[in-house]
Amino acid sequence: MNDHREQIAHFEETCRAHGLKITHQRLQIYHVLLQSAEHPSAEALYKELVRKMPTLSLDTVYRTLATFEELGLVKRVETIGSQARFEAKIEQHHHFFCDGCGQLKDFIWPSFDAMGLPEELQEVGQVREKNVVLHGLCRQCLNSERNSP
Amino acid sequence: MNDHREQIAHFEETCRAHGLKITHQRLQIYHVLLQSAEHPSAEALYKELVRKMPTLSLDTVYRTLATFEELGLVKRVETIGSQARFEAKIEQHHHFFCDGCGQLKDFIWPSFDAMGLPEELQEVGQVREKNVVLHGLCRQCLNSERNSP
DNA sequence: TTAACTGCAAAACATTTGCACAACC
DNA sequence: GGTTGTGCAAATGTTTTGCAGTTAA
Repeated sequence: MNDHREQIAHFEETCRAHGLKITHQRLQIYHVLLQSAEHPSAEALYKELVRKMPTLSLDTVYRTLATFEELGLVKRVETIGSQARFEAKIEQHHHFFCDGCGQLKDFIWPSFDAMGLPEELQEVGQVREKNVVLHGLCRQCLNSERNSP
Repeated sequence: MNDHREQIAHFEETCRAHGLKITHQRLQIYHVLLQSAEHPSAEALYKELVRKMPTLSLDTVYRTLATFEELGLVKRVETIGSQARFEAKIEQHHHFFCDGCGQLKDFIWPSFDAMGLPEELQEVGQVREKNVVLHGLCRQCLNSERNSP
């Protein structure tokens, strides 16, 4: 049970600081992103939200996500899929991607975070972010594979 | 000077094993992917190849890449961009992504490869691949930023 | 010869943009 | 009140597909 009060406050402050209006749509989109562990696509967010806000349009979701990304309120997740996916999480974490169902799960790995990078990278450039991406099969997909091979 | 003779042989063998024809288009597309360090998109490959093969079509490039991916001859690279990018490399390696110019560089990190994963992941599922993705600015972008801030 | 492949054109899918009305400050 | 945001519709960009002629085996 996490109500994300702090993040909502930070969101409102960030909007004000940039002269952006705190609209119902923006609040709701940010709210769903905070609640969700699913790293939803723009379309998934739209489908979720349009049930409560029937006049919402998909392009508003796209525009809002682009705005949030610029403000650093959400991040676009690296994927090999055709649809972009987003998350509102701020803490350092990593991703496990299930190749069976497309599910994306977060995990933390403090001992990796503490590791230094290989020296050869100094020549390549300056690193701002360092993340691990795992691919494999989640529990559910492993089970259904066993049942119907 | 690497002529990738072995990989070409493996490519031809894989095609034969699956009853696929070794066409000029497939050979050339695979060849450019082997040579390239740029992780090109379908469009980039097309632009490169159409100069020597004026009748080549973009959809053939897409179809060929999809086929190669199924055969495990090429991999789709994880990105946040709108175009998919591909690589033919087989050895274990990782990616540095320049947020300035979109360039993608490979690097190796044997001590990371040797590391075990956090235990909590056993519950999540079975891991097949484990990669690091770095984001930052490459040398060139750092320099041009310094010159025109 | 014959099954597989390519190029063309058109469709499908994901995302962005121009404009007029609506909502926030 | 004035600026910013939204919804609509249409445009753009990326990838996929159906079909008929072409090519490798």
